Amino acid sequence: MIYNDKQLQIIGTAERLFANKGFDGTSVRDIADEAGVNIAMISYYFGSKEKLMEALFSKRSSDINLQVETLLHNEEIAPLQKMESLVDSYIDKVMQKQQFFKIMICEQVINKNPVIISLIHDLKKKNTEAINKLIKDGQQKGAFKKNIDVLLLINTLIGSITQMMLTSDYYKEYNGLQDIPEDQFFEQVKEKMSKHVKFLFKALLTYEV
Amino acid sequence: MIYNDKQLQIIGTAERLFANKGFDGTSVRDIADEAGVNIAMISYYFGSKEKLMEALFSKRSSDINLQVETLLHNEEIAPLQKMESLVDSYIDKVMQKQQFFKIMICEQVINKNPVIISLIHDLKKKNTEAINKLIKDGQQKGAFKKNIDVLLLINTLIGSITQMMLTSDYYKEYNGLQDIPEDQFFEQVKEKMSKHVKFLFKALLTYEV
Amino acid sequence: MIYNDKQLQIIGTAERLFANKGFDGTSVRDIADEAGVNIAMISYYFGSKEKLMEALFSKRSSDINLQVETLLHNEEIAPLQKMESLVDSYIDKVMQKQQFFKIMICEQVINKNPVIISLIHDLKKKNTEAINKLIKDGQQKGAFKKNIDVLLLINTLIGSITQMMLTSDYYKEYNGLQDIPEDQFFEQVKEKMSKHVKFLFKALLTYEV
Amino acid sequence: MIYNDKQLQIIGTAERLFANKGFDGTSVRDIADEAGVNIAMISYYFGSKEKLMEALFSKRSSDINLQVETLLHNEEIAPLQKMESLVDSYIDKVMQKQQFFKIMICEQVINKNPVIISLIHDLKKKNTEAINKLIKDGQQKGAFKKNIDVLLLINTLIGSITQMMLTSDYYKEYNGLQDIPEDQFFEQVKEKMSKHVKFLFKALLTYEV
DNA sequence: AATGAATGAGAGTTCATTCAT
DNA sequence: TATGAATGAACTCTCATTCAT
Repeated sequence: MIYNDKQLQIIGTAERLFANKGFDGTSVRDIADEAGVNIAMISYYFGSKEKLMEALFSKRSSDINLQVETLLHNEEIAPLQKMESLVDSYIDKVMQKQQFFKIMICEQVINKNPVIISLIHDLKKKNTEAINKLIKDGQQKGAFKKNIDVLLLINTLIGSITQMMLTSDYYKEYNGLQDIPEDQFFEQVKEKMSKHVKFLFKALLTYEV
Repeated sequence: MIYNDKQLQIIGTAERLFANKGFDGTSVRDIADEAGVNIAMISYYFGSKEKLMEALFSKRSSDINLQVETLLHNEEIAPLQKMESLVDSYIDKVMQKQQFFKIMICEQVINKNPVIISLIHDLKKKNTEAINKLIKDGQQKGAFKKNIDVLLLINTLIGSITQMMLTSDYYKEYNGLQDIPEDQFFEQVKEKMSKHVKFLFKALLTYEV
Repeated sequence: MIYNDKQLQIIGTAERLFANKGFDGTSVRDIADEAGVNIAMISYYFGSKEKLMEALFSKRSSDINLQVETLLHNEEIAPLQKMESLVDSYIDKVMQKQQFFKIMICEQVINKNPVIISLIHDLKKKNTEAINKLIKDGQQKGAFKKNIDVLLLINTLIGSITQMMLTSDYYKEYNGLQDIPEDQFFEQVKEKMSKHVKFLFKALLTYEV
Repeated sequence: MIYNDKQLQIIGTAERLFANKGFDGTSVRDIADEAGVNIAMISYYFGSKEKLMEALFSKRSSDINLQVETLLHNEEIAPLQKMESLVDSYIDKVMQKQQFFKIMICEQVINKNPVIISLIHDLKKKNTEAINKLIKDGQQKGAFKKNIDVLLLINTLIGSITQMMLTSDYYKEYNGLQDIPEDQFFEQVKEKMSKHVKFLFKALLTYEV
């Protein structure tokens, strides 16, 4: 699906508003006003508010295809390093696309729109498969232990990152970082999260119970 | 604050609907209908839809005071065991009060109502302090390593559990558990999560990098 | 009709609120709250909000029976002086019972409640008759001219006073009296109005065209 | 501000209903129904019921700019005649726009909406200034006495006319005019009022006390 | 292709009143 | 006698969507 400039502008505005006010808390008037387009354009271009959400979701989902392929076939990189590289990739993705992930979280909770549910399901499936390949690869090479529950691994990965995202205000306050610039804070958090999750992954992938 | 039966019924219904359809996706008419009360009762008892949310949040928050005190002062229990006991307690809490936690997640994303924000903040503060005590205690006794980031620890704890909650449908499908009874599934998940998080905690608390 | 203390309190509060916010702009809850009584008491004591208005109107109307009788039969007082005395009496009445007159003005405009309309009608009739007597008396004694239109006379009397009441804020500002105490302002206005209306009455009653 | 036909229709209907039932006694449904438009149109066109009132008030206010200018600069007309011409102009205005004046009276009593208050204030200011010019002119030419209180003059003018408006039913009954056609009654009242107020003005402007 | 005008449906809230106690 | 609890009805306003142009 290819969108013109106005459609992309609408999608971008909708993403921001859905992320900050929720789907039901955002009116098409809000979106139209902030996007600087006529109200009727949303229905005209996307059919309905709901279909706009689906378009936005579909678009952003397709942007999040992990570049796991190159990693997988590069035999020179050690399995754990591959996985660590993947972890950084995830952290980057979530931090860069916070708004989309916020929307995704709420949609998972509310669980109403079957199209969205299906898209999320596909996303999860791809993630699971990609990481499963890495795990299998590592296990074959003897770098990873047996009996790794990939879903628990992913849960901890995604859960830790999104939880940080949800509690960043509290994190800032607790660490006295209220006044540092946002981008600087981002870098700091990413650094911390990276070390933290890599440590967890190393444990989950290599330490025997 | 003490509520009568009808108020509790309204709160309970509101909790379920807010969790499943979101705050803005739930109308007071929905709540009134499902609770079997007159629509005017919501304003009559709580003042407004927003204040009903606050009442519900306030009530459930006060219910989630962790019984960490008894753990803390029992000198016979080893620090790691104390922490593991706490982990189980958290998992129980979240699994039992899934609806409330779903609401809390969305409220953190949307971040609109200052009263709710404040209540969530308080909840986090209490959690942080309680776990910090346990960590300090364990460090003094030499059971835990130095340089433990308590917020990252909690993020991983809460994040892993809530992520499991959000993805339980996918988890079921992936593990072919679609057809087992809900309570049985719960037990299985709790068991898994317990082992998983305890393993993570042991690593975070005791393994040097 | 005799009212107990609580009923009188309700009537007093209702009068103030009806005067300041209008009948339809005042809720029975407002009245009950400000009067410090239970909401149900208004219906209980008066039957309805409308009947409360009628009770209030009826009560205040009966309070406004002019003491014209003594004037009429005092043969020692000259007709013009009698009339001037009556003018002062009216000015006093209106200024003292401003709230009631405000209500009466609005009720005349809205013209909805037949009971109120009837009470206002009676009030006007009594006024007309009383002043007519004075006029006839003055004419018989040769003090007043013939062909006096009593209704125009009364209109100018009442109209001038109530108009002053309605525009007192503007009058204050125009004359730089914003900061003087309210009672002092009242006295000043009454003095001015008295002279002004007496002058008009003298003209209307004695000057030939 | 320019309004289209539907907006003017709404304003016209609102004026009639506000005048007859008061602002709070008129629902937007009433207005929409009687104007034959969809209920949502009121908010759509004017923003809110309150803003509709302001629009109506603003529109009618701007219509009431007295044509005093031509009078002022015509040196051939004697001051008293100028003033009498102005009196007739006022009487015409109020009688023609009775509904608006009824609304204005109630708004002055209730005194709630600051926009309306401000518009009324402006109207009064313009009136005062216009009449003040005429008075000064007449005084310079020796036609009017000194020490004329312009506000009392206006109060009596406006007060007498509006009072007549409020009591026209009683006036009809008293004079046995219940059955004559409305327009004929209007003419009769205007004629009477004109003579009456001109007489008052002549006294106020020329007779020494 | 694009949009201003318009609308039925439904939102949250307040209303005057009733009723069991 | 007096009232807290409760309610159906009505309130104003916003909603997503449609339609003629």
